[in-house]
Amino acid sequence: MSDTQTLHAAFVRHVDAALDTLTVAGVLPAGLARGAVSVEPPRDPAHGDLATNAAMVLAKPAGTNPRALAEALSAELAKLPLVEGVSIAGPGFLNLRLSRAAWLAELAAIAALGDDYGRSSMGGGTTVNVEYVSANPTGPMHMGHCRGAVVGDALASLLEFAGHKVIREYYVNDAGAQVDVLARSVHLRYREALGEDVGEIPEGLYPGDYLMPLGAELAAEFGTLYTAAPEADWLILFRTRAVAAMLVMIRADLALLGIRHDVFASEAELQAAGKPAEAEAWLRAHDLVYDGALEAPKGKTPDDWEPVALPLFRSTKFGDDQDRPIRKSDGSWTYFGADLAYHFQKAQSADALVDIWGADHAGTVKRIKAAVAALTGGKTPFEVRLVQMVQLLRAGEPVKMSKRSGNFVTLADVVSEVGKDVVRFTMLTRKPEAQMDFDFAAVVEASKENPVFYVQYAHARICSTLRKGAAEGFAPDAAGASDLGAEELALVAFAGQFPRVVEAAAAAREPHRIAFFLGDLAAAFHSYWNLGNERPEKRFIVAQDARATGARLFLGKQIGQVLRNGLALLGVAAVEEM
RNA sequence: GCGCCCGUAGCUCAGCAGGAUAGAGCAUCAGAUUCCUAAUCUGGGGGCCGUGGGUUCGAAUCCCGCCGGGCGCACCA
Repeated sequence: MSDTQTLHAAFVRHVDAALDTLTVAGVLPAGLARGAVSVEPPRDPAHGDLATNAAMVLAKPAGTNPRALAEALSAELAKLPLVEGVSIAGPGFLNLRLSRAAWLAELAAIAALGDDYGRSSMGGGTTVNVEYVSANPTGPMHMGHCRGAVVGDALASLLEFAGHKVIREYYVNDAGAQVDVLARSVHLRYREALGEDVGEIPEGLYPGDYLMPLGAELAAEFGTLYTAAPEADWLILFRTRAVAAMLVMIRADLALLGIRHDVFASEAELQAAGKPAEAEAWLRAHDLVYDGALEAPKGKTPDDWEPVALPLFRSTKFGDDQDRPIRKSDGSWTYFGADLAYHFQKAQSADALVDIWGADHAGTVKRIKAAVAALTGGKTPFEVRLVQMVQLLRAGEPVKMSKRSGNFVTLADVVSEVGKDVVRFTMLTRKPEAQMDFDFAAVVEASKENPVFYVQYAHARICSTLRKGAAEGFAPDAAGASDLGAEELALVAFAGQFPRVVEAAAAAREPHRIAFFLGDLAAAFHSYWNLGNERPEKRFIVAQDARATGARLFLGKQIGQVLRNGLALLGVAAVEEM
């Protein structure tokens, strides 16, 4: 990265420096927290190009009134070279009007930074482990997994762009009862492949056809060796092979969405390495695990409930409703018992942890946060981002999905139907904590209307214009940029918000903000483009004016660059032709 | 019963760590293509921001109650 500075970064520093000056001058007391100070464009462009609320948020803690502080601050900011005017508005907003040079500098910054335009050092190079998907390795990915997968992947890219090192991780739950069920289901398919009539798949096993190829493979490899053998002889073998096969499938499904993980962490390996036992010993030594009786479940108490002594983690000390067992009465680890050790392990190689979970696991957030806080001494920030359920509809009718019944819409089906970009963009155009409906039929039918194409079209249009320009002998050229008019500079100003949006989205862990920004930027571009309909002198290519044409193409190229950078964060293709 | 999430235009949703007159797409109505891709643009109509209180210079945004919807409340994963 060069040391080219964006307008956003520059003005954040300028306001900060002006506040320093006022502090030295005694207008402001020392040590004032500035976290609430914002520097951003006002909603109404008539108010100016940039606004800061500094005077309003600092007046109270400084023991002065907003207007007086605004006066003092405005005198400082008025000295800046790119500032043409400062006005105080409303209760104490400071509105800055910037010179043309400011926007021309931003345009040059986009060109200079290229793919790095918008990249931020906000993260300070700290490592964030983002765990997402982590679907049980018992079958192909279905649409229920899709949203978390896309949101997690986009968030990981966003955090990377915002200056973090990112580890993309998938936790493979290959140690629970569900993988034994998987092994038994495969065993049945294995016998079937050897000619046995297995009839209906019994209740409680996975019925999906997707296990048949593995059954056939095992049949070819082992013949009848395990057909009548006791389960103990083949369970581990079949389980290992089945999990491996499912992971191959899952990776292929994720690849369809352009998703890849750096680490696939195995729960079974974690247990084999004794990590949960280590964690238990440590927790016991710190009186955070004790042997106690588990309370009856709240709400519905089962008839056969009887209290048993289990090793319990004191999650109530951290705000949970009850203490949680880390091992079952047979001594094996509960999901939670292994999971806390897993999170402790992740914390060894990262400065912060982010988990993307489905909302159906919301009830377990408190205990795992409690465990991480305890095991890391509160030193490793850990957040769980819940992604709400996607209600799958087909022509308005809810589709009941259950992997157990084999009735589910696979991710692969949807991707092949509407395409990766539509799926990703759709999942990223609402905030993750809001429920969403995904009507399969409607999305297929309306895929041509999908907003993703609006953004992609803007990019393609720019590429097409550059191609056309090249064909007529015009190349993007910054030389004439200083002649660009108000409309062009307004477009630059809009695109110039990208760095600020990236930082805000990363800080809030909300990749959907990038999607909305791109929609708005594309709209600004399309709108500008259409100026050329009525005003031919506003077209990108004006044959008789090489200087203006070069400048416009330069402008277009940079807008395209910003669109491309944003789409890259979302994992959506920036197509050059449509 | 308890916990978490959501409630903004007819529909689907934004609203940027409280900020200036609440926005977009779809739908609807009226317009714009001898012109670089109309997969586009311009304009109109459409809102007690679920509801009642509170906090303050200022609330769709923060806090509390209520109503409505979703998810969860295991030694499951």
